[in-house]
This record gives sequence, C-alpha cells and structure tokens, in this order.
Amino acid sequence: MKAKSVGIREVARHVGVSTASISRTLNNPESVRPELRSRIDAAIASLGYIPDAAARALSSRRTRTIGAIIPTVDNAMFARGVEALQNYLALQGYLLLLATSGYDPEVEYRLAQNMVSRGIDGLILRGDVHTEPLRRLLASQRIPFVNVGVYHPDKPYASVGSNNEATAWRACRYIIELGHRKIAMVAAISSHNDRATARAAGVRRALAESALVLRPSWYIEVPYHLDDARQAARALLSLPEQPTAVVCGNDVIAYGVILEAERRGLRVPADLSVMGFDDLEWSRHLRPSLTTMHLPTDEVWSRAGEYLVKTLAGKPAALHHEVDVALVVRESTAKPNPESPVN
Amino acid sequence: MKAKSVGIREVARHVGVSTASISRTLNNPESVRPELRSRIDAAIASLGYIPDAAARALSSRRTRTIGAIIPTVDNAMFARGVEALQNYLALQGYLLLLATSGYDPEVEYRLAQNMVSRGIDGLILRGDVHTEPLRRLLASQRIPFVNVGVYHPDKPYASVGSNNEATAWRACRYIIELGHRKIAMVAAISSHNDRATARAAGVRRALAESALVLRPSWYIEVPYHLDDARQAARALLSLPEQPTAVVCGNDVIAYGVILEAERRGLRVPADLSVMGFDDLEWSRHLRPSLTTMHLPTDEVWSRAGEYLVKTLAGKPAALHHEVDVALVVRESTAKPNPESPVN
DNA sequence: CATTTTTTTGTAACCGTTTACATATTCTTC
DNA sequence: GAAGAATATGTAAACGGTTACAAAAAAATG
Repeated sequence: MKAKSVGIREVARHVGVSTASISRTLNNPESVRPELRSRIDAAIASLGYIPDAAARALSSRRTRTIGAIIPTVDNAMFARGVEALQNYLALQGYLLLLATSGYDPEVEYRLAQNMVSRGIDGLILRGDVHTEPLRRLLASQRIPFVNVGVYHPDKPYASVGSNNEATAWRACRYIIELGHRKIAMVAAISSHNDRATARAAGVRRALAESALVLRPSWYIEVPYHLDDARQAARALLSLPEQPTAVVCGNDVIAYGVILEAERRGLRVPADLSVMGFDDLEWSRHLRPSLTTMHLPTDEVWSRAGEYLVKTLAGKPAALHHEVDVALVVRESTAKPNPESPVN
Repeated sequence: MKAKSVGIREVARHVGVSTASISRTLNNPESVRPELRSRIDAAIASLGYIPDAAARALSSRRTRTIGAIIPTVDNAMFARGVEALQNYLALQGYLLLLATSGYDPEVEYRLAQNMVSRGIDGLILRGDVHTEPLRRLLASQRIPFVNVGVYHPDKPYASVGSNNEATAWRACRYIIELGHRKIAMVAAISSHNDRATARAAGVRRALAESALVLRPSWYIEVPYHLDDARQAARALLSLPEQPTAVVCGNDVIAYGVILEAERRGLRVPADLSVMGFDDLEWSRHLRPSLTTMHLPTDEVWSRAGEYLVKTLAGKPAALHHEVDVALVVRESTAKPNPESPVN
C-alpha cells in the first residue's frame, strides 16, 4: 500500500556506491568521474528518484527559493513584474514563493516570518514601508532582501526602481509647461504606500515651484479600480471651479478619469488634459492614447532578482539601482483651451 | 560572528522541559497543561524562536504549502484568480507556491517536479492539457490536485470551472439570434490551451447548427495582447467580404478588435458587433461597453483551494464543481445593420 | 487508601539529505 | 616503479524538528 518513494540510499544501493556519490552527482557533478556519473544518472532516471527538498534544505541550509511579498497581484504592474521576476529566477534555478499582503504591514510581517521559517534564501519586498520587526527579523536571519519600486541610494538596504518623487515632479512639470494652471491630482491611496506618497509629493513640489497650490478639493485618493477613479473624476468635474488638467497616480486612474470625462461630454484633451503614470501595455492603445511616465517594470523586477542571485552567489552587486523613466507624450494631454466650457 | 539562531532545544532548555513539550505546544496545544503552555509560549516569544519548516517538513511529511502552476500571471484573469486563491489559502493557514509555465507542458512538468521535491501538500493546475508523466508523478506521490477553469465531470481527477464549449456555444448562439450570418472568430492561441480549443469548438457547433460555417479566413488565433488582436482585426476587416460580427476568445481580444474597428471608421455595434468572453473588471467601463460571458473567476479559484484544503483535511469534497456563467449584454453587440458599409 | 484509569511529560529514534574528514584510487614525476 | 600529489569515493555525524513509546503524575474509582 505504502508508496515508499525512493530515497538516495535506494539509488546508492542500486548503483553499488555510497550516498555521498549520489549527492555529489546531484550537486557538484564535476567532482565525480564521468563513467560513474552516467551510471548514477541512469539509475536516478530509471528509479524516478526525486530528491527531497526538505531534507536538502535541512542539511545544506539552502533552499534555492526566493520569496516575494507584494501588496496584490491584481494590478497590472505587479502582475507584469512578478512574471518577469519569476522568469528570471527560473533561469537561475530559483523558485519564487509569492504572497500578497494587501498593503498591510502587519500581514507583510507575518508572511515574512512564515517564509523565513520555510527557509527562503532571499526576499523581495515592494516599496519601503516595512515594520521595524521585519527589518530585525531579516537582519537576525541574515537574509538578503531588496526593495522594489523605490530608489533610495542613501538607505543601507538594497533598492531598485526609480525616484517616484522626481518622476512625478517631471510629469507635473510637463503639464505646467503646457500652460495649465488649474491642475488637480487623483492619486492612489497613500496610506502604507510610499510610492503613492512620493508621487503626490512630487506633484506638490512642481506646483509650488510655479507658485501654484494643490487645493484640497482638487486632490483625491482612490483605490486601484476604474470604478473609483471614475467616482473621483465625477466629484472633480462637479466642482464649481474645474481643473483643466488632472495628473493621475497611475494609468488605471487616468483611464478612469478619461472615461468619466467623456461620459460627461468633455473632450480629452481639448477640454481636459489627463496625465497617467506607469505606461501599462494598453495605455498606448486607448482613445485617446495616454500621455504617461514610462516605467520599465520588467527591468526593475528582474534586476531585483539579479541582485539577490548575485548576492547569494557571493558576487558583488550594487546595492542600489535606478532605472530610467521616460515621459511618453501621447494624445491625452494638450495646451489648455480657452474656448473650453470648463474655462 | 555566527547568529546561531535558536532551535527547539534551546527553548526546551530555557523552560526546563523536553523538546517534545515545545513541539506539542506548537502543533497540538490542547495536549499540554495550560500553565506549562503559557510558560513555553513566553519563552518562544522572548527568544524569538521560529521553527524551521524544513526540519518540520522532513519529520512530519507535511508542509502546509499548496503549489499552483499557471500559464502566466500577466493576464487579468489569472492575476485575479491567483489573488483570490492566495487569500483563501492564507485564511486556512496555507501558503501558496506559484510558478508560471508559459503554456509549455514540458516546463509545467519540470515545475511540478520541483514543487513535489519541495514537498507541496497539493497542487493547482490550470486547464487540462497535462503530460502523462505529470499525472504519473502526482499519482505516485499521492498529491491531490485540481484542474482549474475546466469542468469535466467524467474525468477521474478534480476540476472546477465551466464548460467552455457550452459557454462559447451560448455566446455564438446569441449573436446568431441577433440575426447575424457573417460571423468571424478571433480566438486565443489554441495550442496547449484546452480552454481556447473548447471555445472555438463551441462557436463552430453553434454555427453548424444554423447551417453556417466558419470560413478559414474568418478564424484567426492571436496571443493575449491588444496589439495582436488589433492586427487580427485589421486582417479581418481588409478581406473582400467582411463579417458583421466577431466572436472573441476573451475580453482583451474583443477590446483590441473594437479599437481597430473604430480606427478604421467602423462603428461598434452599428457596423460590427463584437462579443467578448470572461468579463474583466474594465469590460463594463469601455465605450462601447462589452457584451461578454461572465465567469466568476474569484469563485473558481477559491473553490479550487477549498477542494484541496478539504481533501487534505480528510473531509469529503466534490470532485467536480461547475460554476455559473452568464451572458452579459452590453453595448458592443446589436442586430446587423443593412445600411452598414460592410454590407 | 490502594488500585486503576487518564492525562501530562520525557526519551530517543527517525525523517532524507549534505559534507567534513578519512581512505582508496589514479596520475605525475623522477 | 616508488614516492608524492591529485583526484575520486566512502563513512558517519550532523541538520532541527516530530512522534511512538515509556514513564511519571494526577484523577477517578471502589
């Protein structure tokens, strides 16, 4: 009845060698004579032997597994990034252990604990708002980790991403240079989200530099859904005084704003300019296509993986990596139109 | 220098009991006297002891980890499903080990092997095209698994999803009943994708029942990207004889077709009806909003998790579960228009 | 209160690998 | 071809928990 799956001793007995040789062919093939190695390989194949990773991890203290904790996978950016990351890791012989925290640092901490206990070799975290216990945990276990989506060259732990504040500043600057003065922002929820916070800060700074101010009723935070973005746009466009441009925290929000504006009879960009952030795959296909800041998501994530793999291999790796962001001008932005009904 | 992280023996020594008691408080708290238990809990907390999952897995032969192998996470349906699944599993105290195969059964098999060696308690697979070795592997290791996104009550292994053939049939049937006769299909790549295959078959059957036939030039398969869908639409709409309706393999394709049709000056649905499949979150927001078949993605995936959790707990669970799909009529479909330029 | 039953705790073997170290084998070199 | 060096293989002790079984303590019974 019992399956009694084959272990390393079975294989050893079968070939007539010691378990050490089997282990070696598996982990360090060059160290065993080719003739023997091939006999062992044959036996492994014929017996269908699969090494037990738990035992392996226990005795070698390595798992070749990298953990990643992200807020949610139901977000095009993360989905894409995780895909790129997992492809990179697979190539390097690592497996990805993925969990989502729902933007809750408490949950993030528990997940990290769970992963540590499972023996991950390294950890990838999104952003930068981690609890102190989490940092202590990783330090005490000597687990290398990297923050993705942020770039903090001054901090002592690794990061790969861009400077969100500066990027948002550029986005807003572009809108100002187009001639807009009445500029609103629909941002992502900033609580426990340093990227969202930084982006809002960048916009504020750009405005301030032009002696403009983001009035409270022109700043709205919404979840990552078209519904909510439209809701925000509705509120914005019902105000007695309306903005001529909206800078958005991400492309999904921007698209929601466009949809709602057009539903209300406004033309984008003639009556309202809308600026995105992220440059999702479909942003260039929309009508109007989206002016946005392009982030090289794939690169960010695979570089994060690269950093860990290198570090684990004992090779030197730069602690911080900044990726290039680019302003992509498309159809959703234009000079403010004095003829427009909103003016 | 060495951290020498605390183990169970440390804790035991600290409290002055045997390791067995520590283990028991961890795994079966009721079996230890409350007074002792709380002393142990305190020691665990104060020492910051984290049990080593590898050792645990090795000696108990359980990991409380569920594996999932999906084609890609860069697909709104999968992303959403995985999110729902992981939430459910987290609630049940399981961790999700995720990997993507890129629609390659060979890769899928290798990933499964890797996961098995890591000791997953159960496995979730997308669809139904699995290699024979994979099935043998799971059988020999006695690892319960479930196929997601398909419903095959006649097969001996678990499935949860809908009957894609029947659903596609309904979609096409609806188009036919609107009065369309010139019907094209832009499908997802069918190789190694049973859902795509089944959907195409359903459309063909519906057509056949109305004495219609899907001519070869009106059937195009494309990857899951707006680009490719638009390309296909371009080809379709350049044909000497053009269809009045297009049934699409999923919502992304449908949206691509709409975008391209409108770029070419056709109005949807006046000149061309477009039918989607899946009902993504944004499908109802588009202009025109998408007529499509609604699939309860979240439910499908969490039910898959539920099946495994129940099975692992030794509770009985139905081997097959069919979810409800619904035709959602929105703005992208209409009766064929005799005035239309395409006629 | 002695005896039996039940509950709590301890002992130690075991889970399936890896790897330091010892030993055997093969290759160089003179 | 013997001595020494280099390489290949074997031996056996970890790795850090779990758990069957034994022993001790507490509770129930007559």
